[in-house]
Amino acid sequence: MPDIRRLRRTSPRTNGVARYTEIQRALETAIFSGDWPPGTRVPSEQELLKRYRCSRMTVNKALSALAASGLVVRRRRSGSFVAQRQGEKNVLQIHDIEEEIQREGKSYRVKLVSRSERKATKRDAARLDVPVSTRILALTCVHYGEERPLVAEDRLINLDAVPSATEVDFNETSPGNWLLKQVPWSEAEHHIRAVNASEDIAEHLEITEGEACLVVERRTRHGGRSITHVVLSYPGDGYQLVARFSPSQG
Amino acid sequence: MPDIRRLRRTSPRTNGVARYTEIQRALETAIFSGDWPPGTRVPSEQELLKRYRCSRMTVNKALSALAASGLVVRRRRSGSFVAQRQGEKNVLQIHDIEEEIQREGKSYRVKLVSRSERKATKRDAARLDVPVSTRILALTCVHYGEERPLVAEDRLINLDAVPSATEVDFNETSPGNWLLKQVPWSEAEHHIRAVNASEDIAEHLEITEGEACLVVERRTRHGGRSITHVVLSYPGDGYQLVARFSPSQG
DNA sequence: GAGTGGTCTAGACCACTGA
DNA sequence: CAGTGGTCTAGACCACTCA
Repeated sequence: MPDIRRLRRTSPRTNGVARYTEIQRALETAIFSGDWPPGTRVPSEQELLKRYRCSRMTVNKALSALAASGLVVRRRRSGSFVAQRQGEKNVLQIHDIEEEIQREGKSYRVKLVSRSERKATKRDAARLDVPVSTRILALTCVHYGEERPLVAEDRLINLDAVPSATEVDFNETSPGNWLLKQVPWSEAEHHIRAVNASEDIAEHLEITEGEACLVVERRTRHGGRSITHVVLSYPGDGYQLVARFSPSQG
Repeated sequence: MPDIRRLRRTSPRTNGVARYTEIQRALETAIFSGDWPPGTRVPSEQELLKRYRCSRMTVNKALSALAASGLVVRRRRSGSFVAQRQGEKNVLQIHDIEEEIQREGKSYRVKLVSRSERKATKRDAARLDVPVSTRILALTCVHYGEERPLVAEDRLINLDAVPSATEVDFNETSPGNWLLKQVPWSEAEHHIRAVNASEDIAEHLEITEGEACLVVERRTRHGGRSITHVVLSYPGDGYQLVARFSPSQG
């Protein structure tokens, strides 16, 4: 039999926004405005539940969200504090080339320049982070949008991890896109730098040797196992990466 | 008076890990392993609370965390589904130069190359995204670590937003670091590209003209107001950005 | 209409740690 | 020791939407 005290109405939402969202926004506003500089103590859950007349779970959800986004640090016994501002956590999206070109409605084509199935040399092994002699597939190709070269790709694939790669015709599908379907969830680490185009790269991208190129190097793992290593070279004047930081997003 | 039914013991944790974390990890494992490819329906809250013998709030917390990290999409009436893999959300940290150098224990120095207080020209206004004739401060400087030039900085500051900038001696503190303290929480958008070093940049960085440089361009806002715009030029062979993607981190 | 997620409550026990 | 956050429960009402 339900307790009568439990039957009272849930406090109505002010408009369509959840109670905890309301509290979270109020706290964010105080932080972003500078009223509560880093190190300031945020009101405790007890104080907040009194102020907002709601249950502890509700204020806890608001504070937990702020903690998850890195805006506050929570410490037992001491309380919650506005986090020290640290290196901005920017969100950088790196899309698959094929999808990116096709999303813009441009015609896409990939040209396979070279393909070599072999046992990893010392150099290969270091690049891919696998033992020497692991069976690998080495590919170089160029991606075209509207028949103009946009990216040069130099890739190694660990055949122990993805043996079926040997059977794929990479003149038809880009290696990146194919791998994405094979190993849908993986970890990646990117290194981004600028280099002067080598003779090879210049030829592939139809630019002059020495022109600045943006180079994105990516190593992909899945469950601790190295899947692939790729070096993507973009002509400097034709591509840029965009990274965003918004404190409310963490 | 407490209800006797409420007094029974909380189900003991398996080790030190929270119940909802345990559930979350189990679901993540199924997703990362490929057992549940994108589009697969995740068990409903009802199914999970039966399987794990816990309350709905607990499984809800696990599922909400997965949704927040982008790993699953939740839809009313339909259920929760493994998300389609999209452009990887990489986390890219861009630190303040001064802090970054000092964190490595290197000696830091900034040299102010030029300083100009003026009304925004058309070009300034476009860069900073403010109306023409807004009062601005234009700075160019070079940052040194161990007395070697590491970065060239070209910055505009909106004096309407940060009037006290006029009184600062930027030979002593880097503009970026100072602004960080003035406007602790702000939004930033970065564009990253590669360019061949101009004559000026080459001179500042003590490199040869035409050498590839990594250029990070950042526009910072606070509450919709443009604060500053900065172009940072790094010698291509001396710097690289690192971005990480890890699906469990979202 | 019924199943699903979204939110909320009023408690409860616990671990941790600063005063 | 007492305050704080961390977690959990057994309900409840609601909105949405698919079948």
